[in-house]
Amino acid sequence: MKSSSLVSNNVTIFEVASQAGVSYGTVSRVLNQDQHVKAETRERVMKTIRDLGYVVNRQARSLAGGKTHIIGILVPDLGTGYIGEIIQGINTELQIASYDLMLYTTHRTPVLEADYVASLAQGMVDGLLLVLPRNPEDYIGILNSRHFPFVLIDHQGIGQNCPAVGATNWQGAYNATEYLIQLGHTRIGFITGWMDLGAAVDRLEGYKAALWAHHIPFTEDLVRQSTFHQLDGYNCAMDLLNQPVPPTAIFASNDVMAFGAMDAVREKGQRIPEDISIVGFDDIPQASIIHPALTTVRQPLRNMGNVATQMLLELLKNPDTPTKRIELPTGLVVRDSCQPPRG
Amino acid sequence: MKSSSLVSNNVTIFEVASQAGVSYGTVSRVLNQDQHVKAETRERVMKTIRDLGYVVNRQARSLAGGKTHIIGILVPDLGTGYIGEIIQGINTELQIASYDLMLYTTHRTPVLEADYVASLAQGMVDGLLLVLPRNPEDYIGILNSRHFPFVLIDHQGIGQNCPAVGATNWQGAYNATEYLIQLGHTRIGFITGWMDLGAAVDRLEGYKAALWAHHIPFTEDLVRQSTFHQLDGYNCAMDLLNQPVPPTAIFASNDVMAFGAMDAVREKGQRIPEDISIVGFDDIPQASIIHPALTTVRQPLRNMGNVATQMLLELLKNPDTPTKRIELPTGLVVRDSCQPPRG
DNA sequence: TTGAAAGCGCTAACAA
DNA sequence: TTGTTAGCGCTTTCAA
Repeated sequence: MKSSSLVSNNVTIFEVASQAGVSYGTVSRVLNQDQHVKAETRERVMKTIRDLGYVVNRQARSLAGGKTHIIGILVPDLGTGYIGEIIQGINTELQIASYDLMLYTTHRTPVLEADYVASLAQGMVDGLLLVLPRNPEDYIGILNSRHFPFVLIDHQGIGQNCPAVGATNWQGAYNATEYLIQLGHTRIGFITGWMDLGAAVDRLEGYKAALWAHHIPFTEDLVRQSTFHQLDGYNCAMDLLNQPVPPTAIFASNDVMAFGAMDAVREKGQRIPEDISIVGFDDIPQASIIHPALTTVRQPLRNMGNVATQMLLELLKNPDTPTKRIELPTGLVVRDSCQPPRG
Repeated sequence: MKSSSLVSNNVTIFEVASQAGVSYGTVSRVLNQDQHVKAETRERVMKTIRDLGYVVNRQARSLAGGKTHIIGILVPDLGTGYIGEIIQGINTELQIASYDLMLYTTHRTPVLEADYVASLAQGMVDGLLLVLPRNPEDYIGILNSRHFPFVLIDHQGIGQNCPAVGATNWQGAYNATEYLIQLGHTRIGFITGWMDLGAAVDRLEGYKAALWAHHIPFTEDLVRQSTFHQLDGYNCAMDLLNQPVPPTAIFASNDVMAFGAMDAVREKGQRIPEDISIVGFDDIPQASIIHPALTTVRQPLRNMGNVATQMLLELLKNPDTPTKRIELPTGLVVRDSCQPPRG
């Protein structure tokens, strides 16, 4: 028999106690590494636990003790790999701390986000990681007033004073734009993200700032409002390319929109990067796989997951940890989708 | 105030009962849609619940009632989008049935898989969805003997008699190979998956069968054993291409290895599909994004998630449902990575 | 139709 | 160092 821990069903602390000839309080002490147990007794109890294949019932434990050792994570969806990377980062930290992970996809039911949060905060999880929350204002105030621990990931809400980790979106956009300018581009199209998100605003501002710094006039004609989705990226790029004087480069606010833009360029019979340069944002796994490999602004997604989780675990240990927002650095990843403009 | 459900902390069934002027048993009845409550009383209790912002404590409920309304899902990792698709399918069904999802990544701790399963089965979740399990034999027997409900996803274990959903791997590989043959290819390289997995074996067999059916001799020289990873796909493809008489087409057992193969072809200075045709398997989201778009065998990943979840929920409702294995159809998706061989 | 009360399996405070 | 016991918040009999 390889592992005895699965052998029997419904072994409780009572069976263990009677088998080992102790009270069940003592078994509980052994389980919780309480020092006040004679080494010999501990030994005997542990052996019984192994023999019987006892496994604690976490429902009962948390009912009695108040902690579930589960972290809830709310994500909008799992589509692009963007979220997957963040989850990997979270998961790594959680495993180290031996917490479990409860995953909630708000994808299909944005309206229910607040209700999810309600039920989760009600004893289901010890803390919450909110990835790209849609309308955090709906519940953050209440979470705060309950002193329920949570950390926001990748939501640069303006003026909100709560624990959060994000990335230097402004700087990333600035650098990417500057890179295109230094290649010689002056007509640089920009496709925004969903402007409700602070990150999208920051990226646009970084773009504007770089133009300004290099004395290139900003014009709305080169900017298209979009939604972070591939198809919209395609449409916006089409629109940009159909102008009388089209841009020589397009900077999309995320990678999947950049993929959409690439589709548009090809459909117009043009080549990347010979005719049009393309830059994305995020550096999701696909970015390096696609051909030509996409030059993009790297977001430290995995690391954002790590850091956010560490913050949350710290908050769990010490609820009075002062609130902080962490911005992790982005970096330009130069690949094959850009070159100087023709002529 | 938008939602009152988050307003107060720790409202229990007791407060609701005293506020509404009933016993807490009655509140419980209302909560559980018990018919034996006067409409008027029900009304009053429901109003109180709303007013107080009461939310049930699921830990307590499951301790008392035995059900958690949580489904556990074990996945190897979240890297490629492959798993993400399956999870989306699972999640959709779970939301409909209002079950919660507990996600376990066995990625970094394959050894612990059996222990996870132990703790989960011990009251933490009502049922288990095992995606691409590594060594199911370690615990499946025990799960079975405990009558703990579970469904395997995408594991074509040989001779195992347990609930499972998979895809028609043999047929998919057969069709893809036949497609290449009909284009005129006769030297078709094949890169296998991790041969511990039944799916990988089936794909290889499908390939062989198609060759056989078209009177093309099978030779080991054109087959490379691999692991489902991109880098190994690259290496195997390199190896294949470096042969004295290289293949004119390469069929990889999954998409990410096909991506690796594409890298190898390019590194050899050859073009796809002009010089070498490439076929993958899975049809993960990246397959259509990459350039040239990958011709591949579509696995109905999302649908596999749906179906598996439905099976599990059925099993939960009626534990005596006869065990069945479902094979969902694969389909060839023709894109731009193949053409007839040169000359 | 409702109330009362016995657990579910465990933690933690209190006694011994 | 160990035993005893009061809950944790709820479901579910059993009575009324």
